Formats: sequence, C-alpha cells, structure tokens
Amino acid sequence: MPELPEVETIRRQLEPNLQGRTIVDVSVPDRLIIAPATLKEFVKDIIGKKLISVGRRGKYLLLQLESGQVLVLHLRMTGRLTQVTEPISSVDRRHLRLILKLDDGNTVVFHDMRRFGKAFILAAEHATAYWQRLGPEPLDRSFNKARLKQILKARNRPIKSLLLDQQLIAGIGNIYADESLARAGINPLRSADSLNDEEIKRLAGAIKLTLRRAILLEGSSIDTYRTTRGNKGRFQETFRVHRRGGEPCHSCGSLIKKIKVGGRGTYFCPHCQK
DNA sequence: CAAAGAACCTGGCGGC
DNA sequence: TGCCGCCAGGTTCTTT
Repeated sequence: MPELPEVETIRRQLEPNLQGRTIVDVSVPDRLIIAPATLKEFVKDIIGKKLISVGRRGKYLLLQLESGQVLVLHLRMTGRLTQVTEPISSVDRRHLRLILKLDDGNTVVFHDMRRFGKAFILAAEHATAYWQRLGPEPLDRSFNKARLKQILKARNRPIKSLLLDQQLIAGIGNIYADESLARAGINPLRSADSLNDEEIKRLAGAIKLTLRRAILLEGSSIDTYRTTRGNKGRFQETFRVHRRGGEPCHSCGSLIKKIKVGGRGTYFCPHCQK
C-alpha cells in the first residue's frame, strides 16, 4: 500500500512526536513482523533507547536511535502506523502487530491485515551497504533527466516495470508508476530503452511533480492506508488513470484501459499515452 | 546478469 | 447463504 508519499506523510507526522523520546516498552503481538529475529534480540536493542530522528529511504521508515542503530519499519501492502494518546486498551486489537510505548505516555501502534509488514534493527556498520541496494531517491536534486536516461539505458523491459524496481529508483509503487506515466503521456508497455530524450525529460519531471503533489495531499487512500492520525489521504481524488478502468480520460474522454504489466494491474489512457 | 513468475498472507467482491 | 476464483498499495526467492 504505502509508497513514497504515504511513508513520507507518516514520517512528517511522527518526527515531532518521537524526536527526543525514549522507548520505554515494546510488545509484539505477532512475531512474524520481526522474523527472523527473536523477541529477545529485538527488544534488547530498542527498549530504553532514545529516538533522535525519523527518516525515510524509499518506502522504508527509519527510526534513528541514539545508539547508532536504526529501527527500520516497512509497511508493505496493508501496514498502518497510528499515534495513540489514549490508554492502549482502547486500541483495536485486530491485526495489531507491534506496539512502542514512549516516555511521554504516548504510543505508536503498527497494524497490518496481511502480515507482510516488517520491523528490524539495522546496525550502524551495516546501514550504508543496506541502503546501497536501493536506487536513487526520485525527489533528490541528483535525480534528473540525465540520471534517468542512464537508468533506462539498455534495459529492454516495459517502462512501468522499471519504475517499480526499487533497485533502480526507490519509492515508486503501482499507484505512482501509473500516475507518473499518465502525466508524462507515455504508454506503460513501452520498452524503457525506447524513450527519446524529450520523453525522458517529461517522465523525470512527471515523477517529481506527481510525488510532490501526493505528499501535499497526504498520500492516496484506496483501501487501508491512513495517516498516523487515522485520516485518509486525498491524492486519490486527483487520480488521472489509476483504478479508473472504463472511466473517461479527463483530457480526451477516451475510456481508461486496464491491462497487466509485469503481473500488476496497470491503467492508462490509450489516446494520451503513446 | 536481466527479466519473469511464484510465494508470502488476509480479506473483500463478483459470479454462480 | 455458500463456495470459488480473482484481486489488492510490496518484496524476495526461484526459475528461465
């Protein structure tokens, strides 16, 4: 579910409330979320530890501990993080996977219906190598048309599949791949290495604009995604193509098509996206 | 090495 | 109402 804009929204909401706080208690109602680590291993590294910042890399949320270690959270498809000020007993126990209690009495809870979500400790000495597996951050200044051109070069696969590959670009998922290609006017099935310079420039710009606008609207709530305050994002109200199969394109009136690309549901306007 | 496909989970929905 | 297959915002492992 959560892609870059959703994780960034959560990061921005968490940071002011977590910065400087100490984790005083941890509970793990579903051990799958910390597997393959054991409860003992997981808890010893975070209990009593102070949080100094909340960061993000791609779709990963990074809770930086004063010890130098990082508590890394990944929401995968249906993970949700909620900030709770009331007594924890009032929280919905269904799908509850991880609870972090802070020294100010507040709590952060991780719910996850499908149990794909992950929480793990990353040691300082392993961090650089770990994050190097991911491609560049698309909102960084260094991600420009030249960088994108280099990424697309000699890659004979549909441009949509390439945008979803976290090793090539970090943070784009199914929603924002479809929406970026729609904004750029590029057909999702086009081979990555067939894009000309003008198209690459349009795509780089479309990715940045799409992600920035989505962050401003606090992400997209199609189904389970909510902000840490339990609110829906609003970017889904502005979708051009995603989940709009059979509906008219806002630009030309043609009906939006739904196809499969790399096993993922893919939406596009057959008239506007060449 | 790159690319495609299956596996990992649960729940909602449409069809019969 | 019940069952079945399909679909879902992601990542990782296996196969080709």
